[in-house]
Amino acid sequence: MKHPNVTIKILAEIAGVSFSTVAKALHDDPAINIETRRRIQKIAREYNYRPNILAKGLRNRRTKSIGVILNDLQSPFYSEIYKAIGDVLHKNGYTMFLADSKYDEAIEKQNISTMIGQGVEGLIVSSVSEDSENIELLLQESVKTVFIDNRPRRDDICCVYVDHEAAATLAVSHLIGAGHRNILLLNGPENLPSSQRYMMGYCETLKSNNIDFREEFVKFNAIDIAQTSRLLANILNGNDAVKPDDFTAIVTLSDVTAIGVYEAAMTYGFTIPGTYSVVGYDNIFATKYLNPALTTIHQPKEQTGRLASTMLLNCIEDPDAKMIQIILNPELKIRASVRSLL
Amino acid sequence: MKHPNVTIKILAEIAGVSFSTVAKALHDDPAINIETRRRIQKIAREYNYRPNILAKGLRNRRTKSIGVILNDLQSPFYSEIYKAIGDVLHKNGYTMFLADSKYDEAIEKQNISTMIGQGVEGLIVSSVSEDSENIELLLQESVKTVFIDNRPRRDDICCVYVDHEAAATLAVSHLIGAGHRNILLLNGPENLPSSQRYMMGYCETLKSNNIDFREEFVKFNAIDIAQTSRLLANILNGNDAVKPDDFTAIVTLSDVTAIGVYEAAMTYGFTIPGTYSVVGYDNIFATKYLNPALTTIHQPKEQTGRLASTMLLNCIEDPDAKMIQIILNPELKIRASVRSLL
DNA sequence: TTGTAAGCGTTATCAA
DNA sequence: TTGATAACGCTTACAA
Repeated sequence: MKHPNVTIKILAEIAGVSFSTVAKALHDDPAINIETRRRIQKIAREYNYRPNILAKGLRNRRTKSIGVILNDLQSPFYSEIYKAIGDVLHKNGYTMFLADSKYDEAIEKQNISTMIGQGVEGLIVSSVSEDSENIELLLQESVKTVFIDNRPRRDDICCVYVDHEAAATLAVSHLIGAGHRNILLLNGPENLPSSQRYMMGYCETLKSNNIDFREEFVKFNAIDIAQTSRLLANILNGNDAVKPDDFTAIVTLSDVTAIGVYEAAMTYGFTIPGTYSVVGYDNIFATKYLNPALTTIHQPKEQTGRLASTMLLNCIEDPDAKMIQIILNPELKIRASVRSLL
Repeated sequence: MKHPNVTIKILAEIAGVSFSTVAKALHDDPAINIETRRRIQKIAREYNYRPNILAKGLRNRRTKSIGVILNDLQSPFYSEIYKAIGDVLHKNGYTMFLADSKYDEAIEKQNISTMIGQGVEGLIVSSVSEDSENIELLLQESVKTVFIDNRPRRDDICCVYVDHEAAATLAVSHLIGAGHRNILLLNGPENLPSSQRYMMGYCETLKSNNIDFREEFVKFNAIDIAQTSRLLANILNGNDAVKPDDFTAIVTLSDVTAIGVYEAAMTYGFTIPGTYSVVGYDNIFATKYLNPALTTIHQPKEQTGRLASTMLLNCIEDPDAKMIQIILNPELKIRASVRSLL
């Protein structure tokens, strides 16, 4: 038996009462006779009545949905984050729109726009750029937003992020401690906030260890296995300002990039950590099982997702909740991809 | 400058025309004077007008959103699938709700219910069970649905899936070809359709090779690294019907489970493929870089996502599109986790 | 060429 | 205790 579009109106007809009585009964309004209430509720159940969120939302401007906009849905780094977000939302009766900005500001803008159009009550965004007009857009529209993975250049905004500078310091210090002085930085896209922070940490750590910064040692590139491998191929072939013997170690903005180095190692026949030592970033689950196990900087991803979504729901439910900025700490995981030169 | 809730009504006031004129102008209705149209459109842009999808949806029962319900958002297997889904949807102007059923039928039901309530125009579901009442629910509500990763027990339904029996056959045959005869199956949850299919393939392949099926060789378990490792610990400790020397090889329903075997190897000190040979399933990106590289059965995940979403949009846009069932082929990837006993 | 009015499914206010 | 009515923002006949 099919019941297309059961509405309170239809229930009203069936129950032989007015539709507003049905509405009240369904809200268990004590104004309605207890028996009528029960009777109507029973009918509603029988006919599998489900309130139309669109109508509801139109009326109360509440949709019980929030939007999550990230830069790469496929990355295990982000998966772990929105897994946690999804859990928190589900527990609180919210649904989640998910969109992929592919590290592209224009797509990000579109995504924000679409989500607002969908009537989301809030947004969790891992922003492509630190001072893009997209952030302005969000503020203008006064959409509750929590930024993750970086901190916008203003402090009237909620965010949860890991201190990328500290992470870079951890990574680079570890390498320097093992005797490395020529360290290649395989960074993310240049405009990416985390790329910028990470590079700052990289530079500072070199400086405080009296190692000269060499601009050509920083490579901005997509966070992608194949592209990273290609970039290394270029260096190995001598087609880059950096020559194969110029460096002994590599730090990467992401474990995925680090895996790109592993791919290159397999393809072009160098060894890790024999030829190059590698330190990743994120500590995605697979890194522990790589060959060799990847030394990396851990980010508390699950915690990031949990905090961000909890914070967002707080903001939504309590309109004058104050803006909070949470900074989480990275953590060095020493495994087997760094060789000691000492 | 903040423009809260710019509606056609407000635009109408500003433009000094009636709100329906605005509505038509925004739809570029030729009935409206070209100049008025341009003028109104310009104002709309200036005021950053964005139509309210809720109102729109309420009116036309179109929300331009679809729901994706999967069993584990964090699994790289699924990530690759919904990455592809997201791309197709985005290209076609749709948004995606995403929900995690955690291999639990009750949660799945809730998710379906919430999504329908949200007014999705269609659903892509990787169902927890093959003949759950949830599927009935979907048909009853006549929600356009494409099932992935398995085929419901009825053929009036769209689906895209990989032939899991064939996959199991590929895996088990490969092991038998290498001289293994005692093969442990680390399966997924018992009610999971893919678990059932996979086991069928496992059984048949044993049979056609004249190897006796031993029930205790099939372990149903969550698809989870830690739990898999614990299960193996149990066997290694002699606390299971299966003893450590009873088998020489392991096939798993998922690469994640296979990684659980790697975890156990690290923790309890056995070697792969020395002690046990392992064949995974899915070919998630990391398997290639594991230590040792995992021999596994490839599933075309990106293709699955692409086909499923394209098919769904077809169904939505053409109400009498016919139900299509697509079966994709698995493919053996030989790497280094199987030892030849010959 | 533009405006009026009804309706989508709710909620909420007020009247009966 | 129940019912009528308006409103949320939009689309779309139909009237002017």
